[in-house]
Order: sequence, then C-alpha cells, then structure tokens
Amino acid sequence: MANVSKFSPVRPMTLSCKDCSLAELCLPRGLNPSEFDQFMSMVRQRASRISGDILYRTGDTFRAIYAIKTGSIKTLVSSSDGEEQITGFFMPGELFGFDGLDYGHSCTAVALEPTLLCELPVASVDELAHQIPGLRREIFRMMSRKLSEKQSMLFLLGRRKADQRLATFLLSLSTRMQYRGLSGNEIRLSMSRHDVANYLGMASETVSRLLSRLSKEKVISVNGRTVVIENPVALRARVEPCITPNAVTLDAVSTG
Amino acid sequence: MANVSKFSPVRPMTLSCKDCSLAELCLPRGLNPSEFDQFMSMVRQRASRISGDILYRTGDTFRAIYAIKTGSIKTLVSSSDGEEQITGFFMPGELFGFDGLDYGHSCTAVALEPTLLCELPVASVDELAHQIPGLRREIFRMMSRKLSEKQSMLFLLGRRKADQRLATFLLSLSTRMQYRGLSGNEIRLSMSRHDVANYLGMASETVSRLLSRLSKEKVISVNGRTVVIENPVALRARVEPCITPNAVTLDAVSTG
DNA sequence: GGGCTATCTTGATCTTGGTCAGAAATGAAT
DNA sequence: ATTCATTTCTGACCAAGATCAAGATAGCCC
Repeated sequence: MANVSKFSPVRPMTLSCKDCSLAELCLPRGLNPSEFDQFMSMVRQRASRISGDILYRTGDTFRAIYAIKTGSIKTLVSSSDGEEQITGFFMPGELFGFDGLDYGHSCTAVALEPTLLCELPVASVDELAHQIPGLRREIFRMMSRKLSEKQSMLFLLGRRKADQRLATFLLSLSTRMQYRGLSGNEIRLSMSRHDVANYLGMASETVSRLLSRLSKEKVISVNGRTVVIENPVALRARVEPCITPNAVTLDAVSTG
Repeated sequence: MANVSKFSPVRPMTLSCKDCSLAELCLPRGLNPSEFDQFMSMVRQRASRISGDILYRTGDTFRAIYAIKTGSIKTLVSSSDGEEQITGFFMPGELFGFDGLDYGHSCTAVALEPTLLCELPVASVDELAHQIPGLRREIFRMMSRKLSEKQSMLFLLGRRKADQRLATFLLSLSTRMQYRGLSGNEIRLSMSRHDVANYLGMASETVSRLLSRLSKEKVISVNGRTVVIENPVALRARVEPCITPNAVTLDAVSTG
C-alpha cells in the first residue's frame, strides 16, 4: 500500500530475445530474422527488486506492453470505496498491459516478488503493427485471447462453487507451468492466500479450508506456499462434477 | 436451444454508414472522407427476424466483427456439462465479436429479439488495419476497452453483493442509452429475468425479489420488462454504499 | 537464537442468497 | 375469448460460505 519504490530500467538498455528461453511464448514468435531484429531493438527491460512494487496504476497513460522474464505480477481494479479485485496473475513468458489503450490503464500492476520485465513501448507497438503484418496479427490474437480468458473467468466467478473455483485455479497454474516446459506438479504460489481468495471471489479463510480439505483427501499436499498435485485426475474431476454418462462410456470404449 | 434459424444476409448488399445515426459510436468515427468510403464499401448487413437466432457458436472460425444497428444480442460461454454464463449484452451502436481471433470464437452470440447487424469481414479487418492507421488504432482501442469492461465485470461478480450488482446493471443500461442520445430513465429490458440473473451470477428469483424491493422503496418502478428509474440518486447510492465522509464533505463544500 | 509481525489455519456462529414449490401474470395460438 | 405455455413473483426453508475470534506457523530483523 504505502510502497513508494518503483520498477527501474535495467542496463544495458538492450537485450537479446535470441537468447531468451521464453521467446517461443512471446510476441516475436513467427517473425522472420529481419523482423525479429527490428522487434528486438525496440524492447527494453525493467526490474523490481522487491515485492509490492507498482509498475503502473489505474489511470496512468499507456506506455508499453510487458512480458514477464522472471518473477510474477498481479493486476487489480479498485473502486472508490477502496475495495480491490485482482483480475490477473502473470508468470514468466506471459504478456500483460493490453488494457489501457483507450483511456489509460484500467488496472494497477503490482510485483508479487522480485521481477524482471521486458517492455515494448507503445509507439513501437503501433509502428511495428504497421510495418510487420505478422506482429500486428499476433497482437490482435493476443488481445483476443485475453478477452477469451476474461470470459472464462466470468464463467468461473458466476457459475462455479468455491471448491471448483480453487481446483480450476490450481489446474490453470499447473497448465501454465507445463506450457513453459516445467512438470506442473509442484506449484510455488507467489501470492498470499488473501490474494488467491480475492482473485477467486471468496474469503481467505475459505481458501485455507479448501486447501486443507484437498490435502486431507490426498488430492494435493500443501506446505506453506508450495502445493504439490498428488492426484491430477481427482483434481480435474472437481472442476466438472457433472460429466455425462455418455462421455464416460465413450472414453471407456476408446481406451479399451 | 433447438433453434435452427440463422442470421441471413440483407440485400442490398451495401449500405451507407453516412446515413447511420450511430456512426459516431461506431468504428469509422474519426476517419477522413476517403477512408470512410473505403470502410463503408466493405461493410455488409445481416438480420434475424426472431429472438433466439444464433449468429456464431463457440469454436466457429472468426469471420467478422459486428455492430448492432437495431435489436440486441447476448454472448455466452458454456462448459461441457451444459452450464452457461452470459458474458455480455449488446445494444444498438455497440460492437462485439472481438474474441475468437485466436482459436475461433470463445463464446456464442444469440439474438434477444429481431436484430439487424452490420458486419466487417475479417479479411477487411486486417487489410483496413494495415491501410488505415486511424482504424487500426480504433480497433486496438476498442479491444482494449472490451478488456477493461470485462475487468469491471470481474470486480462486480467478485466483490459486490447481489443488490449492488443489480443496481450497477440498471445504471449501466441507463448510461448506455444516454450515450446514444436517449434519456435513459425508461429501460426496456430485451432479456428475461433468467438472463439478467445469469449475467449477474445469481438466481432469477433473487432478481425478482430485488426488483420488487427497489420498487417498494420507490427507487424504480417495474412493469414487466420495462423499468423506470424514479430516483437515480438513490439507485447510484446503492452501488457504492461506503462513500467516505471526506468525499461527502468535499462535495458539500464545492457546491456551497 | 529470540522476539516480532505477517500470514495462515481452524472453529463457532450468522447471513446472504440459493433451492424448492406453488401462485400469479403475461403472451401466444386456436 | 379460452386455453396453454412460459415467465415472473412470493414464501418457506436450507446450505454455502462470510464473518468473527483465537491460535498456530512462518518469515524476518536484530
């Protein structure tokens, strides 16, 4: 809250996307070598040494879109009565900051731990969107995907019970780890129980209770902020409890 | 559900955005005359005569973005167990369909009443985004705004009580009517109580009860699907119940 | 290591809003 | 107009999960 420290630019001012292990997840994927170089020359880095640093706030003019290199970020919207809703958690290889092209950022972005970011300045976004058709389509696609993700989140908050929301959250983190080449069974949460609860629209006590319950049922094991998924199948079964008998039959047939 | 009727193309195949009363709300705003003509020549129309018609479904390839000329549309996401969450209602002058540039549409779009749409085919989106910088920025801005709106919706579902959600919904409809030049005091709901409830993450009985209560308290009056906002100030006060004493003081000072 | 603060867990209550059931109202079809 | 179907409203009951209140644990600074 009372944190005044800010993200600071990282020197050297240039970096090589070529050496980046996350390049295939990032914006430049699919660009040809010359486009790749052009893209790379416009990217800068920015870092926060501690948790709680604010990258941008609601209302700040849009300056760049960001990719996480290491660390993690949460974004949140807040109301005039001080209540906050976390709208996203971002992990290495993930992009954010696409809100705010209209009237400035509509949310606040905060570091959850020491975090290193790559940023593509806004002027470059427009310029590159014009010059590199592949990148323009990539940005359109990325924004469209963000929209789809938010819709899934609306579904989760509107239609699912607390236990299903938490199970979905854990599976989502796992999937995202797998996407960047990790096993995804051992999850290190970079956010507090309070943040998880806020994101999922429940009380932090409920998160504690549900984690304990899943732990008691041997579906996961919990040690502080480390969660190990012991039984992925059981966890997945929590997410959609109403599988049709037909679907089960078909599975049984196809595997038999 | 079992509706097989579809939206059909409208002849003549061309139309004039110049005569459209909603042009200032729509994509071509801010284009110069020659850009405007180029834009206009690519727009087509599509209509549904009855409620329940499906424009596109989850998984359909992205073909166009749409603007509502008359009528209204709801978009919804659904899970494999058949549960549905309405993710948006769209009224005349509003744009939709921006999801789905990535892996096809992530939601289903359904007419709530006889509806006339303008569509900008997907090839044109990319082509025009390249040729007309002003339009490219407009599309980026529009998608960004959609993202911000979804974030507000996450806040509403995650942090607000049922009565605040409903009040916010009514005020949002009112604001959107005002935006297109109507008074916004008399709202004709084009969707059922069930749809309102689904959108706001509650049961339809709760919507009924809350409408009755607001009606009893003389904040609104309800007659079927027509809602009149009798006391906008009182309605707005429901949305943010925790106004700080400071804010009240400041208001009093500035108006005194 | 010892003390201090944050975070997290667990239990006991209470409230919101969901579910079930039936009545009333609305609208469409004959 | 009459019937039938759908939507909406209202009441009674119940359960999921919020809130309140201690403790337990862990991280951090000296």
